[in-house]
Amino acid sequence: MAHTARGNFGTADRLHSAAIHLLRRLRREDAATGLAPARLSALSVLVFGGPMNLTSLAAAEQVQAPTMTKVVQALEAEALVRREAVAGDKRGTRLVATSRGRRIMEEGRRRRVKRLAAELEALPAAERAVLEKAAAILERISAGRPR
Amino acid sequence: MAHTARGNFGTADRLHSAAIHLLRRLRREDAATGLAPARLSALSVLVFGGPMNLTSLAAAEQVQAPTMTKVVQALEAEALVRREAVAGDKRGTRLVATSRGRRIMEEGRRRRVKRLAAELEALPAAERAVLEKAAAILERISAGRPR
DNA sequence: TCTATTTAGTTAGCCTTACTAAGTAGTTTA
DNA sequence: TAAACTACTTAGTAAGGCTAACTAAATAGA
Repeated sequence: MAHTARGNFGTADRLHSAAIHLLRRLRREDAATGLAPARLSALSVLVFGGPMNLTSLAAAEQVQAPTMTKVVQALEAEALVRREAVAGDKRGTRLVATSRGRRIMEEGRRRRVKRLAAELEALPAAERAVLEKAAAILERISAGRPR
Repeated sequence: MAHTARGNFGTADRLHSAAIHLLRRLRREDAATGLAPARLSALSVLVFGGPMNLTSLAAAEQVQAPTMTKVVQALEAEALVRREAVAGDKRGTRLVATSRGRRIMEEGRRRRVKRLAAELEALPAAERAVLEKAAAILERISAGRPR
């Protein structure tokens, strides 16, 4: 029991470090998008999560609404996002990635993924299989604890 | 061959998403440290990577030296980091986490890890074992491609 | 119905964190 | 010993975070 708990802490700790180091490395590919980090991240939520209002986008990004107002204004100015009226509620806006926004986002993601894929290429098949399974498990956990 | 490459892209993509979602969730624990993100991150490098000079710390954090100057000044003002002279080179400083800095950092990491460990608790042992192996593989890749 | 509350978003003002350019001071090299 | 390089700081700007306070619209309640 104590043993199990200790084991989980060790695994959690290593997983935590591994995720930090992995993303820190891949993040360097983002400079090529020409977009600042917060804008890139917000855009990715719109591209991969679909259109949503400003409040939801702020929640997804774990920032306050005024912060997201500015980020969205910048994305609009670059024609990466547009606003649409919400039928039946004149307060809200529906934020939609433009085709230009989707293209830039997808190219950015491709760069990150390409780099990681190249790293995986060097691994034995059995290890790649372990990583594949791990990704599936982690996504299942995340899906169960949204936000 | 085409198949292998495609498989790696898929795995890379899922791993990438999994890491993003995992860290996004855990990051929320950091508010409890009372430290701004850049400061917390720089401090963690000093605590877990040991004393180093400002240039190395900036490189580890992927920022320019002037950025790190300000972060370190803030950490010094809060008595989380202190500077020591470098023997034989009067230009450099050796940055060392204070005991207060170490304590705050370790508590913060404990909070993150505790949360993740609790999530792992719900998994079957076989899945925890997969995650453990995955963490080890990823850390090995990172170690081979430092920074 | 009409008033009160809640919800969606913006504006204003502040701090933090990033950058580049340019400077100081110390060290190394030709 | 002059030139080049290294370590770091200062100055100025932009981006991205916050809270407080606001407008406007929708909803709930008396």
